Amino acid sequence: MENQKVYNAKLTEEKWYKHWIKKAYFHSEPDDREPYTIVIPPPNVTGVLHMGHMLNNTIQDVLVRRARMLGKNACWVPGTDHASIATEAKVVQKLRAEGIKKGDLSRAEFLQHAFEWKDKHGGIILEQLKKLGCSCDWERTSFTMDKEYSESVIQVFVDLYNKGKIYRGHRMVNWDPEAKTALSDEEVIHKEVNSKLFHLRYKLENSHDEWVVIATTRPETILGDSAICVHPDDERYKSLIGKKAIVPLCNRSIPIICDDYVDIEFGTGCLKVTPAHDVNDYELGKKHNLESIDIFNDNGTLNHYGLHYEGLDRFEVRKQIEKELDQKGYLVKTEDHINKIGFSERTNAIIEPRLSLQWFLEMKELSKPALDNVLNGNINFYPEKFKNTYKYWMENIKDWCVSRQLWWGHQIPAWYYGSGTNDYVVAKTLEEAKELIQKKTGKTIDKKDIKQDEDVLDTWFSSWLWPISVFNGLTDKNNKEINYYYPTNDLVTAPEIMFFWVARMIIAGYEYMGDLPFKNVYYTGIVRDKLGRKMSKSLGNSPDPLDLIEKYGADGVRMGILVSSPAGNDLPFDSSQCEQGRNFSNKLWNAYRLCSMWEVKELVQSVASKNAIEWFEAKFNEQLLEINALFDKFKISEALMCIYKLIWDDFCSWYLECIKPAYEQPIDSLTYQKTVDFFEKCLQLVHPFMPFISEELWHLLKNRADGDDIVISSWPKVENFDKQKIIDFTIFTDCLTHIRNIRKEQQIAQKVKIDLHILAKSTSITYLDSLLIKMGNLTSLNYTSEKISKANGFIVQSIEYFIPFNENIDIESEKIKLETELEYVKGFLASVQKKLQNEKFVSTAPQNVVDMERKKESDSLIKIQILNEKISLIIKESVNK
RNA sequence: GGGAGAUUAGCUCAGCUGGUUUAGAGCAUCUGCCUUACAAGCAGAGGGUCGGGGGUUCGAAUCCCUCAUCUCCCA
Repeated sequence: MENQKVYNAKLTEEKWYKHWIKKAYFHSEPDDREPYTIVIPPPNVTGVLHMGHMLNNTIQDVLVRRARMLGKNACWVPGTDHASIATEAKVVQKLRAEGIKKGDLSRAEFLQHAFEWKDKHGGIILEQLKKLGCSCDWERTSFTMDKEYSESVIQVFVDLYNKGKIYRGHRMVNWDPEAKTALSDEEVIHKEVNSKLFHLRYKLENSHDEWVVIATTRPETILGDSAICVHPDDERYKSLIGKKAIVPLCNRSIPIICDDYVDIEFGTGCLKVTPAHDVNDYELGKKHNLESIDIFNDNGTLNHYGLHYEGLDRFEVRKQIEKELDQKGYLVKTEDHINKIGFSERTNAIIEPRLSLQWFLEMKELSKPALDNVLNGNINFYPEKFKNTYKYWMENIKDWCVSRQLWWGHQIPAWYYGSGTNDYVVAKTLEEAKELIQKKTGKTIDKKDIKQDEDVLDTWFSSWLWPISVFNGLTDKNNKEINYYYPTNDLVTAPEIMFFWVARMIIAGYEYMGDLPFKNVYYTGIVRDKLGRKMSKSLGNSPDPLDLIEKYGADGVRMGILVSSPAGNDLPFDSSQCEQGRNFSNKLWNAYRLCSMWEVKELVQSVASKNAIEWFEAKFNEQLLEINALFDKFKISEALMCIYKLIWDDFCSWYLECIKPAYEQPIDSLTYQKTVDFFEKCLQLVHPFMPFISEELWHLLKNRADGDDIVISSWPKVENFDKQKIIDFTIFTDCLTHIRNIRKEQQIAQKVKIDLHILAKSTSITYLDSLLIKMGNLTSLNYTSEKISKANGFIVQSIEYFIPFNENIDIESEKIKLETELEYVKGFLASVQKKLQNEKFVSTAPQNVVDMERKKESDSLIKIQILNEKISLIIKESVNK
């Protein structure tokens, strides 16, 4: 391995992960250091690693690893979420494949299957995170249905009920007929679809041939109609108000009412009102005291109100009823129409608005501190723009429907003892329930006659406690761990779940801990493919993260995914980015190879090496200062780019080339030691991003004592540095670039030594001359007081440099080059002088700005003079020729 | 329909408390190089009237107005 030209990631990654685990570097216990805590957004227990997880967890790992190196007690708590709907759907599907129907199983039997499934598949994603290098404290792995965690969920439900925040009520909910459960608004995806608008005519009661035409997209729901509604100001229909119409097919008589909710412009201006099947109609129904006729079964088929369509699916009915209405003369016309329809996020079934009895949590008051503390900056959002969305949502927050008609999850601790609407109590256990019932009714009810609510709680009702309950902060109040780790520091998540999860965690934090759950929330973007589509399993447009790791190494993938993903921005992913990451690994690897090949001897250090060291020392500290500042602002991508350039450009391309001994020559020990020090520091900066290769090289670079590992080493400290050294060095690099260009233009090979002459001036910097001689491959560097006519020249900082012509010089192209430059400087001068000639600028602008412009002016004038002289010299030359 | 955000080089983005050059970076592109760490490389180069228009100002990518396009959130 050591001599290979190309770095082999696979060989090192597994080795070091094992080592870190063996040393328990990722395990945290409370101590007297400052804690740094992140709780992972628990991935869905059914999930496998996708690109979104890669992005999200790489960022967390970068933050955690850096915090660890900063000497904090870093604790990253991993875990998974039981994901009621998704998991139950998977288990049902699996059982169905085995010929078992959910309906044939008891609740207990079903749960046993579900737990078996979870034990088998539930940990996959966590194992994948290890491949990515995530430094989670695996001993703290949590699951939202762990025993103690579950207790805390139930405890919170009971507590909120006792505080009067939880109530049971009839509500129009988003019903998923496939999963047979209610969904929260956030779990419904609205999509535009092409549909039809049906114009149907209803006969007026007691009339011969008077009709009223309504427009609807859902003709099958006419069987549940309770009224027809028109706008009070609509002249067309004023005479109808108060009359009655006959619903086609079922021949029910319904009133014609008026309400300004109706949109006069839409359809015919006549609205049929079906309170049981439309949210707005429901509100109208309540207002006008209309009957609610529910025509559906819970699976989306029609019930007995559906007449001869009973038992048929709602969409099948739509097709058939259209025909029947047409045949019987009720269908006036149909037109194409685009409308928005809600789909279940989990099953993709079309949502049916349905009236049902659910449990709700009152949010208004509960959410107040959560809104205030984000607005006042106690909790920071990165990027800040998400505050707006958050604010809007929190100010318009609605009560949270927390019940789900499923088995997999936390069963609602409500206990029923009779058939009356109030014949229930809420208690943690059956035992307590029995006591409560006794208190409430004065009667003793046998345990077997007490029935627990069949439904479970919304998964988010457990994950909103995540930052508290992973430390058992509710079941074991004020325990050592919750006191130490809470509030956590940073949360890294997707903006999509700002309301599902982030907002609710903040609410729970203030309600139960009296404090924020985390200080910073970093929102990642969505990983998209080249076409801008969200990467998803169903589209099949996502690369398998493990394949990517296999191909580019975990380090390469981590770098690839972070190199262009500023906070909150979507990440158009292309595997070529991982290539860049892999190439960077290789660069580091080869830099190491170079250093490892040198023979170290006790020699006198060259001036060139000394200068290079002084420069890099300053440069490193300047950049470190910048990198730290970027981290503080959560500009992770930019910090990475800064490190990338520091290592590739400054360390490898400049520093190493400057100190590199000639072929097969030894290096002096002083320079070597310094180089190893610099290399170490560079590796430390990359470590959070590329943990594996940095650890590998850390050990190859030096023999290390047991426990001297980069993962727990200290992040370099910024030391005082000499800015002038950095400025001076750019003069040297500018000169060298000019020399290289001249070599290229004149086709002088790098191997051929050349002479360089400098027109001596008091401002010349001479201390970098030996570097210039070495890197420019110069025979000599001469200071002259005369311009050299037969030479290629260049100007750096108003100092003239000359490289005498060799035989075959292209004078014409040299002249063009000079003239182009002259033109540019003249243009520049003009723009500067325009400012300076403006009296208002000179009198109003700050002094330093004016001074700067004056300096620009004088510099340009000097440069123009030099260029003019050069051009006339060249013209003289060409004439002489 | 209501709200938020965006529009800077082929792509992804910095720059936005107005003034350090006639706007920067990475990737991609082009031109030389298989130079003894690295062709997964080295050395160079080209590329943008900062979405359009108007305004404020001595000065605008940066502030204001307007139009256009896109994205997201809510209904």
